[in-house]
Amino acid sequence: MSFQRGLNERIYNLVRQIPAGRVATYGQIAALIGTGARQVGYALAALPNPDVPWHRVINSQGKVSPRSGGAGENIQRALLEAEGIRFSPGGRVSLPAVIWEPDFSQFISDD
DNA sequence: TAAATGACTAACA
DNA sequence: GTGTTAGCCATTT
Repeated sequence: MSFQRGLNERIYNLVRQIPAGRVATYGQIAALIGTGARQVGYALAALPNPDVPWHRVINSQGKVSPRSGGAGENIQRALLEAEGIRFSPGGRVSLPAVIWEPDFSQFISDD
């Protein structure tokens, strides 16, 4: 636990807002926070909180990012399928169909 | 302090 | 469509 909380907190907070049946890309989250895409994956890798739907975060190719061991990848796909996300024969998802668009209303004053 | 690592992305051949 | 190169930035050694 040598990481400071702050950057991670923002990542977790954002990932936590991804609704079931939707996914977000590392780059998307990274862009919203203002950091590198790798940091998103790194933060999720060190995820100490199971309350964060890390499985809803995939890469820009619409596929689950392969990580060390290859395990977990299967878990992530299973979790996504359980939420109603359909995978193509190539193990891909239709990004435009399942991509999550952040709710900007929380940043915009009620006007 | 510097170099290596990593659940990424975009650009190019 | 695939393979390579470079950019990215916090964590780890």
